[in-house]
Formats: sequence, structure tokens, C-alpha cells
Amino acid sequence: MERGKLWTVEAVAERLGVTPRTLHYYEEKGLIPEVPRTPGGHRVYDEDTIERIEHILRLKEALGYSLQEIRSILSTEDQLKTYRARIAEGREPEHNVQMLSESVRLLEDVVRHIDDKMMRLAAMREHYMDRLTRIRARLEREEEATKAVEFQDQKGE
Amino acid sequence: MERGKLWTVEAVAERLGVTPRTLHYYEEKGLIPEVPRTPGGHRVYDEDTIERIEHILRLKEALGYSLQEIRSILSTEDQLKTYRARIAEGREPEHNVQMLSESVRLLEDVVRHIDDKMMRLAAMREHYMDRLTRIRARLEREEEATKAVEFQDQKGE
DNA sequence: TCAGAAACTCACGTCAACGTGAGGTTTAGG
DNA sequence: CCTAAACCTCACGTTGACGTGAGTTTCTGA
Repeated sequence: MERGKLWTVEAVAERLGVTPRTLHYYEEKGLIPEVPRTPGGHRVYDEDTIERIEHILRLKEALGYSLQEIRSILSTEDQLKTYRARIAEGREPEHNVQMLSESVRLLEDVVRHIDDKMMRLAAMREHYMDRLTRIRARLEREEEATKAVEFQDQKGE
Repeated sequence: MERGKLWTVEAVAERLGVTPRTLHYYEEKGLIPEVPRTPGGHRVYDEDTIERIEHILRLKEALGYSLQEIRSILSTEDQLKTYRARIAEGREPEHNVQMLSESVRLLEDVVRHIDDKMMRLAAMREHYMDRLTRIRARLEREEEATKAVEFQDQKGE
């Protein structure tokens, strides 16, 4: 996993299964910071940015968040990073507790959202599994019946 | 649960947390069969139709299916019902196995889709939980530190 | 019976999340 | 050094899933 490798739009797009337009769009909408350019103006993506985009796509596809919501989630995550940095630097230590509490609240929110979604999914899975089991049983009986008929046919030849 | 109770659009809309327009739209797009009318042309919903709409909303909100995909899922479910009916009637018994196998395939597909989604969610949940635990621990330490400082302050008064 | 609430049918509006050229510039390989 | 492929920036187009009146008709309860 060559560290420091750089990517073109098309390469990133192919790797992530999206189009270059989507990458431009995310940048345009502020979901990712302005991507560095070559002297000629071509975008150059590094691994960190790509991971951020992967994160966005997961939030979008797995959780069904809108880009609006994703931007808000990401911005709070960025906030958390800033907090961590400031805390690490030891500046404004009187606000550490407040900042950390805020972080906890935000993360708990996301987890709650995920849990909610998982419960709905579990319920639906159960629903479909019930039907599946019933039909499988039924199928097995039918196959037995078919075999029996074939046996009869053979006897009749 | 009064069986046979009938509902107006507005009542259904309120019960399901959508607008009348949405109900009209689903009918327009063939997601639900044409709803029966009063002599004057007002729609009258029965419990079966409402359950179908609830099902649609679950597929949409929990699984993130598009209405297109939902229509295809529902149409295969309807197909399954036709199969069941025909099997129950004992007509064309030579196709039972084939129809049942098809049903199994369709249901397995939906379940696979659900499983896939749940796994992604589980992964994301873990990711966020990790961060949450770390921050909570950090917060606890900070709170201890704050209390210690307060204690110092009291001594200093 | 009759007024006001609720429904109906167009049909155009909207918003997010990109798609799609057009027209011009940069880059990489031979 | 040169050309084809890749990239750039507008800026308008598209699609899905409804929203939003306008104008008219139907329903319901006092």
C-alpha cells in the first residue's frame, strides 16, 4: 500500500465505482476540501482524501443519508479532530470536558441512527425468512411427490 | 381491529405519515392497484391496500429501495401469490416445483440484499462505537482532572 | 338543504444528485 | 515535438419523488 501515492480523477472514480463528475460535485458542495492541483490545474488525490470519499459513499449507500446530512456529520467529525488537536496541545483545557461531551453526543446520535436502521432491517429479514422457510418446505414436499410419480412411470413402462 | 373498515385518503395519509399526494402517486405509478371509489369518485382504502402501502414505505425507508425496485419486488411477490393460488387449486401441478423454485430464488435475493445491508451497517456501527468508547474514556479522565482542580481551588480559598 | 370541509383532476414547480455536451487546455508516450 | 487521451470549466439537461396551486365536485352534519 504505497504511501503517498497520488491519483487522477479517473483513477479514483474507477476505484470507487463512481464518475469523475461525482468527485467534482462533492468538492463543489464542500464535502471534501479543495483537491490540490498540478501546475496545469489537474486534480491530484491523495489517500486521505480518497478515504474520506469512501466514507461519504458508505454513509450514502449503506445508511441512506443525503449529502446534506453527510456534510453535517463530516463537519462534526472534523470538529472532533480539531478538538482532539487542541486538547493534545493542551490549549484551553477548561473546555475539554465540554468539547468531549459534545463529541459523545454527536457520536451517540449516529450510532442510534444505525441501530434504528438495523432493527428495521432485522424485522424485514425475519418477515422474508419466514416466507422463505415455508416455501422451501413446500418445495421439498413437491419434489418428493414428483419423484414418486416418476417411480410410478418407470414401473408402468 | 374492525375488519372491513374503510378509509379516506386523508385518514390513510395521516395514519402512515405521508401526504395524500404520495398515495395518489403510488397508485399512478402502479405500486398499488387502482383504489375503489365512491359513486362520486372519492377513493376508499381497505386494510389490505393500507398494509401494502406500509410495506412499500418500509422497503423505501428501511432498505432504501427506489420505487422502481419496489415495484419489481412487489410484482414478484404478487407473482408468488398467483403461484400459491394456482397450486392450491391443483391446476398445472407439473409446474409446482418450477414455480416454487422461482419463488425461493426471489426471496433469497431479497434476503441477501438485506444481509448485505446489515453487514455494512454493522461495520459502520463498530467504527463509530470504537471512537465513542475512546472518547468516553477520555471524557471520564478529564472529569476526574476537573474535580481535582476544583478541590485544589477550594483549598486555596 | 346547504355551507364548509374534504376530494378530485390536471399540470406546472421543485430539489437533490448528478449527466451531458461544448469548447478549450494539459499531460504522457513515442 | 507532437498528438491523442485525459482534464478543465461553464452551464444547461435529466430523473425521481413528490409539492403546490387552480378550478371544480362531492360529502357530511347541523
